[in-house]
Amino acid sequence: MTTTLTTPLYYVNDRPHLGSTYTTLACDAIARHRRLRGESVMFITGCDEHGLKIQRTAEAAGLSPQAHCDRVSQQYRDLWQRWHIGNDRFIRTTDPRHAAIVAQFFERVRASGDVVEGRQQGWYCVACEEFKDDPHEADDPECSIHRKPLEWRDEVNLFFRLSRYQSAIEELVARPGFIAPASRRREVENFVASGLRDFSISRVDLPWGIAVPGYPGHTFYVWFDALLGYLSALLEPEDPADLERAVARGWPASLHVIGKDILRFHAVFWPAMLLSAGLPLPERVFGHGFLTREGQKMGKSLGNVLDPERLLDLCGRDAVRWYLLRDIPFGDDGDFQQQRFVDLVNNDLANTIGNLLNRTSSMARKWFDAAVPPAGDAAGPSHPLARLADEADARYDAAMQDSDFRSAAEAALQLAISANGFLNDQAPWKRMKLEGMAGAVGADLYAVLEATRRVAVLLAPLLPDLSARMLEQLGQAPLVSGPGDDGDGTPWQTARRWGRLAVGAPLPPPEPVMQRLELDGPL
RNA sequence: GGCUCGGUAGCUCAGCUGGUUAGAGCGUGGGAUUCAUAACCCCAAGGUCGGGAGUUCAAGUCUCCCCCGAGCCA
Repeated sequence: MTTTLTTPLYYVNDRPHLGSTYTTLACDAIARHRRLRGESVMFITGCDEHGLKIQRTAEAAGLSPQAHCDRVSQQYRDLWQRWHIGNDRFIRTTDPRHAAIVAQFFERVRASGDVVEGRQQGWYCVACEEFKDDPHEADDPECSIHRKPLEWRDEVNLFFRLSRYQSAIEELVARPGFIAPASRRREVENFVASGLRDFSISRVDLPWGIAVPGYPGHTFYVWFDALLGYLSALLEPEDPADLERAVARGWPASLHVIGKDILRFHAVFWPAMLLSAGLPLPERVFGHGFLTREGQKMGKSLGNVLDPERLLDLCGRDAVRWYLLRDIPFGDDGDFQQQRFVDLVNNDLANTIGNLLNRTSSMARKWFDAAVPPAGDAAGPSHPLARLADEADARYDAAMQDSDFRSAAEAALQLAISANGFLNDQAPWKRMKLEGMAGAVGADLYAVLEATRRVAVLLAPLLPDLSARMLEQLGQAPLVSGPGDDGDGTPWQTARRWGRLAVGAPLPPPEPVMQRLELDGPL
């Protein structure tokens, strides 16, 4: 049984920005978490490459649409690689197999009687790739989002009979958990309640799109073909372009992670299309919020865009992931504040977690032959830190269940804070000077090393790099995803038991696992 | 204009079905300490809980009105 989760297929209108990076990082954390829990995960991302907007952008750049798409989609691919995103698929809607899947899907929808010809008249925003509701008689209306003039269209298109799915969609939207976070459900409910109208799924005179079989001159509306990328993506490299096959590879998706702006497409239009084609529906659509920067919308006109590439170069994967996942409630809008970013990364990661490992490891090495000290009672489950670690686990699991990265991160962090406190209370550096206390000190250090290891284990989905460095520093083998071989939980789950550190195992010389951020100027 | 969310310490926010002196993190100030990445640990700082009215023995916590901000739909 495969767990399929997806990011949006990013529109290749421009180079990747921080918003798509955020979505993708969040999805990556979910994917990693599920893999560590032993699930077989199919993590899909990719690019949406059709449409008038792309065609025009390419023209403006003096490129063919295909060349433009090749270039931008490659930028996405490269960026995800640099961020160590563990996606299983990268689908492009210009993939030839995708066109075949779209054709097959369309045929099903048509066979259901859900495709009708109709006259589409109205004002169209190319940037949105959407018809607007401005009145016919409007003079030079412009898109309220893009502040660009709308274009008048009057053409005969194919329509999808969305209206037939009114009650089915109402029911779906009302289903608890289908739309997450719940705070966004009302918005969709209102939209559905206002009455679903058929929408056009084809365009005429738009060469840059997938041809509609049997309707010469028509190409598919981008949103119709783009969402189907989630299905095409399921095909294995050697698979034929067959819809049945794709479905068998991992449909339905268990989770679509998207930005809140495209919630409607995923929670209303898409399920209706799937129903029409006789395919099962995704379990959940999670619409996360948007990022602002120092309180302002990021945009070219303001010149305040945070470039993910630059962020990565200057700050590294762990820092950015931590800030985005730990500080912004997933689902809410978030504000990127540089000072806070630096404060949190330095406090949480370098000072609290990194330094905890550093100080403990160096004491153990100094007084216990560069190895894990004898545990004494500390390897038992009733040690205070063992209990705290279990509590952290419980809170962590509950949070991750809900894609609440912030609470999950806090649970891990809290364990590190407790361990630091414990260390200060016990003051091994003092006790070590007393006669006959080596045993007790060893046990204390063992417990703190264990707690630190548990922190690293919990961080694995959120901060895979830092987690790995911590484990290495603790002389532990890297965590492996997937099921265990002893029928006793996955390696990750096993690692979450207290007392796994082997007494006497050598500890490598400590090196800071997390550097403090010192930024000279604005990012 | 309709609907939906917010407006709580300098900043970011917790505060469930109303009930002891309104909490956390960051920042700030002070203390303690030396194992450690000038890190860790402890303590403090008084915010009319947007404004007003009301319900109640009792209201950030419920009702109404107003102001401000965001979003969705017109």
